[in-house]
Amino acid sequence: MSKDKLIDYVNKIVSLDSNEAELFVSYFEEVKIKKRQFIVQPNFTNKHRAFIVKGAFRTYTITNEGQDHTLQFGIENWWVSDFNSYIYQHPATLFIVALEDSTILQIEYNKEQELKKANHKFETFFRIMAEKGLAFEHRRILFNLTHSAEARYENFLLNFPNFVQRVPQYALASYLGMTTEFLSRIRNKRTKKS
Amino acid sequence: MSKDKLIDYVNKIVSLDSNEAELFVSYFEEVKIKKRQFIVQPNFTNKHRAFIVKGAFRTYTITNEGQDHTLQFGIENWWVSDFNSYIYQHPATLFIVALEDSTILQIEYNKEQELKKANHKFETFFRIMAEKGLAFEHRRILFNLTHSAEARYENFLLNFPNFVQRVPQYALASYLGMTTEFLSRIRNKRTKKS
DNA sequence: CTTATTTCTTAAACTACTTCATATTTATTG
DNA sequence: CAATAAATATGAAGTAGTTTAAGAAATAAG
Repeated sequence: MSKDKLIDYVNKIVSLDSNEAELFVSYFEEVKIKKRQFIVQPNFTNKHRAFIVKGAFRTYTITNEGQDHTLQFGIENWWVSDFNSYIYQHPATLFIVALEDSTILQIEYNKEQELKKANHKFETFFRIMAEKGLAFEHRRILFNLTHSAEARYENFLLNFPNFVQRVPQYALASYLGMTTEFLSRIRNKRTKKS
Repeated sequence: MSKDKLIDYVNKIVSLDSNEAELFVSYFEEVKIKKRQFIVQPNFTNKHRAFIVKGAFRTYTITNEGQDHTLQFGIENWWVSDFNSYIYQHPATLFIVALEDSTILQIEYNKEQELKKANHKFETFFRIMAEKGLAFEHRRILFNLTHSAEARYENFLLNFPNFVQRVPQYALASYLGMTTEFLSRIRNKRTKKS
């Protein structure tokens, strides 16, 4: 059952007994999302945080000039939300779209607050998630500051080989902070080399 | 007393009664740091998280090519650490240096774990801190992806006017992802305009 | 207060990456 | 399984930002 995946995930961060695990997942609702369907859109408040059971998502924005920029990708066992919209319960600025037919487990904002109150361990779980997320983004910012477009791509290949086949190139380029044309060149240069 | 500043800070996030507030700050130790002194250096594990009572700090790295890149600045009421080093208790990759004579309140890693166990509210406090930090870095990454060097500088002026006078230009440039020469040009162009 | 060191400025040459335009391949849909 | 749309590739021209270098201004140290 798909809730077992979530339990496994949580258990790797804080160990729960079976009652606690049951309670935790009871706050989540399973939803199927079709490819190209949006789960978050600008101006609508992001009311849920979602755990990806199956599938892939992309979180991005579109500038006034029409340029598309990706903040995050997510696949199985990752979480997705417009985090700023979700935690502050303000209108979203981002789109979140399914890149494949997907299944998520989502929790509503107020339910999450209840859950955290209900058990210290659940609070700890969300604290550790946020801390790991923050540490990750620190590494990303530093890497982006210190490396060329080509090095950023190489680094992505190294760290997320399983994402590469599943996300469109233009989206990956915009995640890495370059144009799709330039990424195409980098890839072409690489394949010629090897 | 300087611990009152920390209590005020914490109280804005989770409301504590006076016993709780006392307990919280009792885990912290006040330390004076001279300008140019380092509180974190690469290869040494960052054992403390520090709340800045007075002064200013810069968190940065130096690449193999000798280039200096700033991850963060902190002034009064901000926290500083090499977050990746601190939460995983791995060797640091960053330098943290005092930009002014400063006073910090620092907590040791294991003490922080005790503190979070001791009271659900303290756990909540650190959870909210991490979440706000993560939300902030999301905004930063997106802004960096979507804006020119000049726009990034303008945005910094707007959001952190009080930082600008206190951080050296080369450090600000490296935070914003440009060279100090280019920032100098941007500034010069601006002052001519107005 | 004088000297040494660090930071900031300015200009010219350079380059990593973008933009634009068009062709090609791959995916989607009736 | 055609037909159409979307994504990728490739080349040529352009530009935002870097590099190098050298002087000016500000800060720190003796």
